[in-house]
Amino acid sequence: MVPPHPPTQMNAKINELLAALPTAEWERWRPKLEPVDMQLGQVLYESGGTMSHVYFPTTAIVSLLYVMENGASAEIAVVGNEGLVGISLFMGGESTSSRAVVQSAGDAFKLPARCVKEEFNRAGPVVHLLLRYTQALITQMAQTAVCNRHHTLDQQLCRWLLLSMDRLEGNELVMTQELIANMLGVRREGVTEAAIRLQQAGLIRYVRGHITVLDREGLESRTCECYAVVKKEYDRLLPANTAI
Amino acid sequence: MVPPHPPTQMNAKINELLAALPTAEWERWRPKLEPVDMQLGQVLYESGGTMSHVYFPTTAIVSLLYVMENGASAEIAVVGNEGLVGISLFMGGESTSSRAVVQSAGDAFKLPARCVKEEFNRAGPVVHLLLRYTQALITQMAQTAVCNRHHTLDQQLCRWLLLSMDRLEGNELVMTQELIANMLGVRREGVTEAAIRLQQAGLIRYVRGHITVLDREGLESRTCECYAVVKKEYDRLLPANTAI
DNA sequence: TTGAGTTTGTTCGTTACCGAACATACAATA
DNA sequence: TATTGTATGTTCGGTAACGAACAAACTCAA
Repeated sequence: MVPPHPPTQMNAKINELLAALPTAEWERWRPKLEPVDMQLGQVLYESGGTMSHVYFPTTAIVSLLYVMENGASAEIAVVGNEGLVGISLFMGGESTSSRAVVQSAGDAFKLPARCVKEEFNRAGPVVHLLLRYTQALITQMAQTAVCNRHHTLDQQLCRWLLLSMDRLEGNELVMTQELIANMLGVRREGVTEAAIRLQQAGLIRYVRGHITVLDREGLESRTCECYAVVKKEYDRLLPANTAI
Repeated sequence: MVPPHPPTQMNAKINELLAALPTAEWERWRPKLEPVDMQLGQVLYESGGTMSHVYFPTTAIVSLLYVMENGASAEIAVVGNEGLVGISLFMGGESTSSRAVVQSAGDAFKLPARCVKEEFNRAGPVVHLLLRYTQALITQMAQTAVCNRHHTLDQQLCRWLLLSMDRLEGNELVMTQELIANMLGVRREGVTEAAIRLQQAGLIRYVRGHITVLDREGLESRTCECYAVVKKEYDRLLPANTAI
């Protein structure tokens, strides 16, 4: 199950951070990496809880979302095979005030918290890799804040679909409007109306929990600048473009 | 101008990160630290620009804000004497997609980028200190995203005032409603109306660019949970509570 | 195949904020 | 003291999203 060789970027659905590990670090982590199957809705971390592992998604997508006292929620950021879940373990805080939920079922590797911390104490090259990823994640959070302030639900839905598609194989997403509404922090009815508009424009097709993106460029032209800003920053900071 | 001794937490208006430095690290940085005077509105970093220094505010407050293509803006986070401006220098990205603007005039120390990077390469204890600070900043950004989504302008204004007061001596803030509107990413008229409500409730007094907080507890009871969440996380993660 | 549960669609009144235009008040200084 | 600029206050119509209640369509299991 665990990739047998120092992985390369050839295999699109390996986790990109793992793929970027230098051989020595990869060999150190390899025996500790454990593949896990992630179910839709599964909670990886609860707000304020302690974290025993970090997760490196391969085909799964994980949402970081904050749940308020009254139960309302909002997505802070989304993590796919380009990243990892559990940055607070190496940032030093041990816990976060957000919750990590599986947004799209799939696979991941988990690694004991101790391994990541040791790597940070060793101050190896992996530190720089993980910190660059963290900065990309920060950009995504910041842009989410801006987008929540200034852009319409239609634009935000497009952004959200695009961010999800970037982290998935194919062009279909398994997700009810109810769940999307939880992620975006809006009413379910609002998502219904926005989805109808996108469907009428021929950009997506929607059938009971299955969204198919028909016209990706159409979504890109209808969304706000936030999507492009985040994507550009990920491209700038992450492995494909960075000699480690 | 530069504090002559390894600083302690005794002096409230020293920068708290500098104050938490172990003696060896402090001695290494001391000759490179340069005091700077920060003017209201001064731009420390432009979005996408390169950063030559990091800044440790003492009495100044700095806003991190994102400016959109159409000129609209929104504050992502605020930094006072509890933190530093320029995390992307040690996170590895060199630049950010946000702008750093002086929100309240005052003093700071600046330190050449090279010094911080060397400290990271040395993998000393300062790394952990700065990463914990970064995690606190991340919490603030995430909470800003949530607050923008779910809370009223009145609540957000209260939150903003409280965050500012926490970073200032005294209870007066020099700031026009126009500037507050830019920070919060709302119309100036909206701030006027909210400020009038707070004034009628006896919580603040407002005179042409000078806000005086009369009833801090009143603000706390009127704001949303976001303020407390952020404050609690800063208290948990930052020097006062953490042996380095 | 009937019925229960889930998902999506529709409607209606309400609200918070927007955009614009304008009025007032204060401050600086000529 | 008059003038100019800046900061704040007021109003009005418009709109995106909300809360609530309900209808329709689909799915699955009894």
